[in-house]
Amino acid sequence: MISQEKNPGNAATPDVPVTRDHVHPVTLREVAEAAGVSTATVSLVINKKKNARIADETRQRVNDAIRQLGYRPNAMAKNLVSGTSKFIGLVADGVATTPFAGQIIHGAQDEAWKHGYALLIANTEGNVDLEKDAIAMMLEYKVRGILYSTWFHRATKVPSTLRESDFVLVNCFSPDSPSARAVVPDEAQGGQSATEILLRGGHRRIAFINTTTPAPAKDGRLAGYRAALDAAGIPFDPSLVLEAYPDQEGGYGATGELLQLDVSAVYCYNDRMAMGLYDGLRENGLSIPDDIAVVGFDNQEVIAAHLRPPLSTVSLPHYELGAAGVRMLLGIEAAPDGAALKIECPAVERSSVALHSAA
Amino acid sequence: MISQEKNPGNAATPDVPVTRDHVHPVTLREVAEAAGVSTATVSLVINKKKNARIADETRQRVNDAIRQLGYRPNAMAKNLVSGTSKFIGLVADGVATTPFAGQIIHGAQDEAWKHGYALLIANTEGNVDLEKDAIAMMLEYKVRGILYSTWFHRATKVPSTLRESDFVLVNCFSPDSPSARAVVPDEAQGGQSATEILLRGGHRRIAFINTTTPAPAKDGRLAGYRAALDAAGIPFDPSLVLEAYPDQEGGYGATGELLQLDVSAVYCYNDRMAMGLYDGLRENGLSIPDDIAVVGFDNQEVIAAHLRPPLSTVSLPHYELGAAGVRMLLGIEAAPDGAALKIECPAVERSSVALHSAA
DNA sequence: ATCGATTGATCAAGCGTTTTAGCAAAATAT
DNA sequence: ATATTTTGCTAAAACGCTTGATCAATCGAT
Repeated sequence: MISQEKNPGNAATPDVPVTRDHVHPVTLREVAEAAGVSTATVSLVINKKKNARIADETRQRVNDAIRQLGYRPNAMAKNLVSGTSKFIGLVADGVATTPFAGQIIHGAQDEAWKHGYALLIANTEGNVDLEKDAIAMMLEYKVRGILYSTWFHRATKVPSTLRESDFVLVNCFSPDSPSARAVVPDEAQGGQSATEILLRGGHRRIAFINTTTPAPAKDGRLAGYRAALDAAGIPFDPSLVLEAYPDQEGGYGATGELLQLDVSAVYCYNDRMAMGLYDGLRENGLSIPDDIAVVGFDNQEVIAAHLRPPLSTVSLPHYELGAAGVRMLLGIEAAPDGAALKIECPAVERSSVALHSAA
Repeated sequence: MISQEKNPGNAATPDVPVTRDHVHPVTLREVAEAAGVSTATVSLVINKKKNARIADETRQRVNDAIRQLGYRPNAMAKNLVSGTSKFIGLVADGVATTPFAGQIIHGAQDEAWKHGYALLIANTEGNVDLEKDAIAMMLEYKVRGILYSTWFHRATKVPSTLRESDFVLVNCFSPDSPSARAVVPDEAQGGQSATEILLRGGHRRIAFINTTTPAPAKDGRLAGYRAALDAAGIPFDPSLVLEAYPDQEGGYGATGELLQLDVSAVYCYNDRMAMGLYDGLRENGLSIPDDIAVVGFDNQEVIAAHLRPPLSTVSLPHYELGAAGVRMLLGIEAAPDGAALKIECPAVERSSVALHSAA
């Protein structure tokens, strides 16, 4: 292989700054000595202080020394003197439990990064002791603030230690402390969007399979469904809303009842239910979207995008939730009304809905 | 509600340590003053130094002051003096891209935590500049070491800055620098376990739908398949291994070719392919597991556990990968042979395989 | 030549801890 | 009573960096 020829010369003395493993890290003072200046000077050129007067020649010499020695500033020392760290904490109750959490992390990461902050994360999997320790740790690192996030949209109790820091609730809210800042998905708008996909497909008689589990999503998504019907001038028919456990089995199990309803379209509480429903419908010889149109909710990629046919659904904006959380924390963005900030759930249309012209 | 009665007394003066928002954090010195001792003393009682001689009465006084003031040690200052931080960095190329990454984070988190370390994570989504910045950031925080992880098992180039720190590759390996420590899933063992599920089900003529994409997994899973057949005394028949793109569509598309093979069982390169294959098989009126048994690979929960019937598969040990990575980094665990440490892919049996007695 | 500005760089204090050496008082031994 | 040990605590240096105050040298203008 050619690549074996790649690194000619003496492997023991690379030309990269040496920084051998595990020697004491290079410090400011060493750079200063190497450049023949004071540490103050080095500090000034590193931070490119605008009103510092440094000769170009000196600046050059310092930069050379830095490169030569492979100097890396010690962020800890920096933070110590500045009094304020560049950390944002993120405590999550379920990074592992759900494919979604990653997106919250990702969004928070990107946004934090953008403002020069690093993310300190802790996954508690719902363990209260762990959570306390995690928050304590963050507090000790003097984080700028903490994002407290849950893996599904729900009410939560704000742990008391959390109040020792700035914080914002992400994907959750606290009925007990209405003053706590929070950012949540706009379930109602999402439900409305989901229903509108069907409405745009010409459907008038639309079932909604809601969840049996109480949650803000349950109420919100139903409210959205009703709002959409309302806006379309279709009277709400309670008999068209069923309930099932929000997973594949639930969706599958609801098939029978659904078929009694004589609807041309159905909006499922989530994608997993829709996935189960696909199976049920297929077993009954029904084809999607021609015999019946289906939309889901959550946009759980592995499912929605790859079902046959691909499922139209509504996206839970986890990335945005994380990003907006950071912005709120930093005071860049705020909820207009002092309540929770609601993030849009955008519709993503695929092919599980087709035009329904016949009555 | 009863809970409204919960917090009696004057809400403006809670009895919790006050630590009002955004005042200057309480420092050691303040505690010392409050307790009427020196900072040295406070430090000694906080860290419970074994050979420090402190009167019980004093100790008490200090602890009271700490509680009273709501003191939190400043981890930054601590690290500064100790010279070594309690951070472990985790750079991932795809927290968002995959539901798996969360597990690596989770495993690393738990293990790091166990040893008193906090996780500093950075998600690069494959962006090289971001990656360099992320590593630089970690270096500046003087992390104990860095876990460099990829979202699917593959060869990777070790970024040069990574060498400035201790590091271990997680879910990847570097052909260029064989000395780099690495921890990867044991694909061959996994492939063998997958095949053995089928073998145990009495199947002798087993197809393997491999991926078309080159990867360690492609070779490893095939090798495992062959090893299992070998061990069972079944000659390897190359015509029984097909190839398809490793997603639902690929699996669905492979149905036709598969049906020519006259096999009683099929082992798919991954769960997504199996999911597609389910659709294909069903369209052909075949039932799983009676007409044909199926196993997948990856144990992608949302899919495997909820397909109908639930899919037998083999688990990609992401949690363990993260945890083992941390252990390797800390020198607690090492690969026996100096090569990459291989983590077992455990079989998880569900109901997509049934006993096959007929020939 | 003389004086005030300007330029280039340094001094030193301070950020919040830990830790070693040391000191005074109390306890024990002689 | 004196010498020795033990006990309880503190002073102060150090960790790596930033920053306002200073200072010496050079420059421009009179």
